[in-house]
Amino acid sequence: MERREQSEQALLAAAAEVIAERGMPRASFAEIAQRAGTSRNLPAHHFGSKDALIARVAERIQERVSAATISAIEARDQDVDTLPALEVVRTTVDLYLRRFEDPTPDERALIVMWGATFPAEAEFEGMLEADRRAYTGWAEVIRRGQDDGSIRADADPGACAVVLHGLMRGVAALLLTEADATDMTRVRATVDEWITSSLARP
Amino acid sequence: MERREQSEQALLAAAAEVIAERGMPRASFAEIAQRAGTSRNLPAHHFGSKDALIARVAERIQERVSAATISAIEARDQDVDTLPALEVVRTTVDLYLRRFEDPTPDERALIVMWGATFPAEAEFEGMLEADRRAYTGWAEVIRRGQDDGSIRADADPGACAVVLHGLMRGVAALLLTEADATDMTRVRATVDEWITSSLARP
Amino acid sequence: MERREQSEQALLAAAAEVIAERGMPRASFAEIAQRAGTSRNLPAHHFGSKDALIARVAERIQERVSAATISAIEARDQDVDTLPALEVVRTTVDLYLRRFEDPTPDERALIVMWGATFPAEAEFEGMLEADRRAYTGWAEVIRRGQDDGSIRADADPGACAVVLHGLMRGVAALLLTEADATDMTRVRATVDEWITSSLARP
Amino acid sequence: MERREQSEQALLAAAAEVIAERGMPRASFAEIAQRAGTSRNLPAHHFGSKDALIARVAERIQERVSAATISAIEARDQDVDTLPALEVVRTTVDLYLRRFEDPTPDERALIVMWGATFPAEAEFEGMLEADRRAYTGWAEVIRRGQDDGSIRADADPGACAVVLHGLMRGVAALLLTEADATDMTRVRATVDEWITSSLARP
DNA sequence: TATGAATGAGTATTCATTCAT
DNA sequence: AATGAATGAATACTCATTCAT
Repeated sequence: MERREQSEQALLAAAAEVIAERGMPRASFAEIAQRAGTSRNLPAHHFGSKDALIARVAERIQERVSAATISAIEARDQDVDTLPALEVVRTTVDLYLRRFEDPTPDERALIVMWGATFPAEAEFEGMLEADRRAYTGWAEVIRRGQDDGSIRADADPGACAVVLHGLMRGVAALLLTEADATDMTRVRATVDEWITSSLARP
Repeated sequence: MERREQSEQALLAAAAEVIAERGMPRASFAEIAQRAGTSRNLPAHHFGSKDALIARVAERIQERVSAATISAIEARDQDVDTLPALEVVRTTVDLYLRRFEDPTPDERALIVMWGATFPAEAEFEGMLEADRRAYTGWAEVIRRGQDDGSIRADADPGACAVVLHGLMRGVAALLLTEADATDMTRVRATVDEWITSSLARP
Repeated sequence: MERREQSEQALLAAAAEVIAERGMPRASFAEIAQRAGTSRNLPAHHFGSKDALIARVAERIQERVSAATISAIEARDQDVDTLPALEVVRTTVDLYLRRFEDPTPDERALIVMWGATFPAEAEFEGMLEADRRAYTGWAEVIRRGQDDGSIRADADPGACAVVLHGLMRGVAALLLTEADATDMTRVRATVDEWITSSLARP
Repeated sequence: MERREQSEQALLAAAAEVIAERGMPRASFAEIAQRAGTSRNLPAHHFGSKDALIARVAERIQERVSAATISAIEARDQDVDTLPALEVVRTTVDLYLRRFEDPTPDERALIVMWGATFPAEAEFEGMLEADRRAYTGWAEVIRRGQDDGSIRADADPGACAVVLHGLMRGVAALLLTEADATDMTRVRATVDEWITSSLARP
């Protein structure tokens, strides 16, 4: 039991690494196994199929990234629940982008997997569901902000959630691909200004 | 000569289609050739290698999409040069997003190819250069807006350009993958509000 | 001991099922174990190797099928020994074919395993021995029939045994593969006529 | 064009050999290619899939075997059409069984492929169709024999066709697997007697 | 006795590329 | 300029078997 869990963690970590480097379709079982230090087809044996592995990786990465975000928020401000919702948005986005200044394989893999959902045929339900959860989560936060007075009342929560999510993902992707060419601090500051000026109650 | 040109156009169009559907790594010569109605290895013969084909497709798509945007702008407003820069930004973004309500293969392929640049190893210079051109272009427009007074003076043109580009790409990608679940009109309106409130001189 | 026996029976029954469905080379331990409701590699552990399992299955199936035939004969006619040999032949063949109107997994597996002996390399001694026992058995019955006067004297017992066995197996196989397309009752009647007209003393 | 045809013939011949030896599921592309003297995956490239190869092999073997039978008949008797139908049956069956005294790979493969249709899941339409054609062919011949007076009028053509086909296949299979143990000449003679006594007009 | 974990060999299939025409 | 044929590499997946408990 212990042994299996250990293998699984090693495989998932290796898979995230390889996906971050090579992209999903070129991430092979052989490479993942080699990097995890196991036999060549433990991945296939363990997960049954590539789809299953991918789904598991996506799940794990989302858990880890959101857990890390939550704990980072809590490390900053004592109580998330009493914080005005606008501050929650600003802090979360800032922490999110901050990760991409020096991303772990998990974080890079998250964006890479997002990019893999763009082709029309890509049926990659795990990832798309996570996106949807993110929207609805944001929409709810924005509504709460309208209640607590920190967010303007005339904002459309659903549409704002999509725009916010797209902004985060899009900017994060650019930070990855153009790491050298961008001044990350100023980008983060600009994103913060945009969010504030767009959402804050005037 | 004529015939060669004709083949090339057919192959490039077919390639964009296949890339939009399957993603770059799974777009095969055989499929492209079949869809272009040519012999199975005309693509290889014509372009020499898959990398060369992809570079050529990226080039063509960028040309076509930006040409379409320009002509759409001109169809709306007579003179781009006299328009306040903020209006140029707003109009361009609006037209851009509008395309993704019912995207052509070219437009979808553009996003798909962008997504393929996320993996660390992806050497896909053509695409990244296009991104850089887009930044510098936006930065320049913003500076012009600061000159003509339509854009607030304290905005950081470089950082704003990155955020703007990321926002466009990110939202466009979401529109593609979540076509059913989003109200595109309201998303576009929200984007417009965000840009205005963030960039307009107060 | 008891438990082992119980496992063995379950595994053998499951193996016959899987072999009947998939054929021998595609019948996997994993599938057999799953269908027997045991752990995935109990089959390997219990029988040692696939060859051993198959030999054991073949043995069991032959036992069961011939036992079922004998008991069916006895259920019909009180005393096999006093029956004219020709009647024994006719009745046995009729009962045999009757099974394949709605065959149990065992019965189907018997034919499937017979089919697996056709390739030249197939070393499947258990099955071939059973065939030989069947010949010699039939030859003996025919000789007895020549003694008791029910079977024509000029028949060649050895050759007739081969033909009879081939006829039974071949027709049974066709009944399996073409279950929908054949009128089983009329086929059985025809077989009976053939046997009678070929073997009965004129 | 010529080259392709040449490869195809070599591959099909090799495939028949390997199937005859190893059986269909264990006949691998690699082995076939090696025996045909081509690169390891010409078979896959040429036929597209194993199913396609198998179908093609089955088709070719049936053509060849039936063509050989027809030409052998014609070599014996001048005119097939004027021959009494019973004689056609007897001669065909005799020639058919005669092949299995020293079968070519094609002939052995035919039986092996028949055996591969026994498992319930085996969908091997090419083979089953050929069987059906064989029935209907035999049924027709038998009807013609009833017309020309050589075959008894009370025989059921459809059922007789099934029995005849099963007898041929079953006995041929036994001749293959028990080549050493059977006196082929006497078996053929016995089959001829059975057919005559069962079908001939009394 | 039985189970879960892991391995290595084998297999079909896909695909870019090269060769020959 | 273009096509058909052939190759070699890579890849996911299956499976019997072995190891450890």
